[in-house]
Amino acid sequence: MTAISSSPEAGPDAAGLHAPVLAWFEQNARDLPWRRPEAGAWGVMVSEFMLQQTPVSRVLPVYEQWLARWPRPADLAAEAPGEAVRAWGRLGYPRRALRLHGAAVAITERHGGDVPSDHAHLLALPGIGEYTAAAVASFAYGQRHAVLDTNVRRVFARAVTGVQYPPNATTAAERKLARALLPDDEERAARWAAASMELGALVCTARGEDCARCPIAESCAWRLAGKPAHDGPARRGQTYAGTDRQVRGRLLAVLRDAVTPVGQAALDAVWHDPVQRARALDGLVADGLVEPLDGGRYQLPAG
DNA sequence: GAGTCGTGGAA
DNA sequence: TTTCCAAGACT
Repeated sequence: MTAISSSPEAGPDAAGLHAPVLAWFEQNARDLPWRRPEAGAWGVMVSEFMLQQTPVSRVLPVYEQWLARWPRPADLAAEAPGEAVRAWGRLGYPRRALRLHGAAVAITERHGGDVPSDHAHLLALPGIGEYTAAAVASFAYGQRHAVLDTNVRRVFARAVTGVQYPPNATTAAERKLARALLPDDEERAARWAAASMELGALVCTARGEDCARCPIAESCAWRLAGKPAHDGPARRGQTYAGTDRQVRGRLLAVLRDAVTPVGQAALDAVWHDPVQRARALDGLVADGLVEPLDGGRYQLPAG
């Protein structure tokens, strides 16, 4: 039990976190293009797809090109999925591009071309999970949702729970805490979601916290406990060199840069091991990221 | 629930 | 140089 729920008389802000974090956000929020009014729900949604496991700095240029080329969901839906994969460039996890295209198609078919505001409808779209559905509903439509991303989870773990890092997988206790901390007022809740996330991204980071700049350092449970080191199992680092992921990345890079279908020889050149190479290519085809043609040639999916 | 799925910059 | 990790989703 936390101090929040142990006080029956207390409201959701028993710890006094809202005011300082919201005031800090007012002064320190980054001016990101998807936060501007002209971005709209589609801009917010595109940014959320791109920001899944990819840093802001790398998303920015691709986001601008994407919105300029496909300003509405129907514009993207009218394109071949392979064009989405190509425009995705080197953001990584290219299945996100395929899913964003699929979401645009679904929005065009099921929602009249407008990004749905209903959480359940958002969740039903490809590539949108619990986090992204809440993020779009909150950031684009000002709704009251617990937006639990890695930044918020880390902030809550430290400020409230008093540990250095949150669990590897999101727990029911974290969801409960996030809901309990959500301001009652809808508009305030939406700003709180963005503010708590920004605090984790700029001040209370995984690399190292900057408590001198933190608006809630005085009440932070982890800091007050003397910043005990994380004790649980170490988060397993992902080795990348030599994996199928690396081979898939190289294969897809060749196809992205090619205007015409690519022959087997060009693909064979990217990796020495023919077994792993074939496995990676089969995986890309199975995922719908690559389309096999007659004569052993390949291209990005035409639709 | 653990594994899989890219990429590149900062420490 | 190596390691870490950045607004997750899906199976």
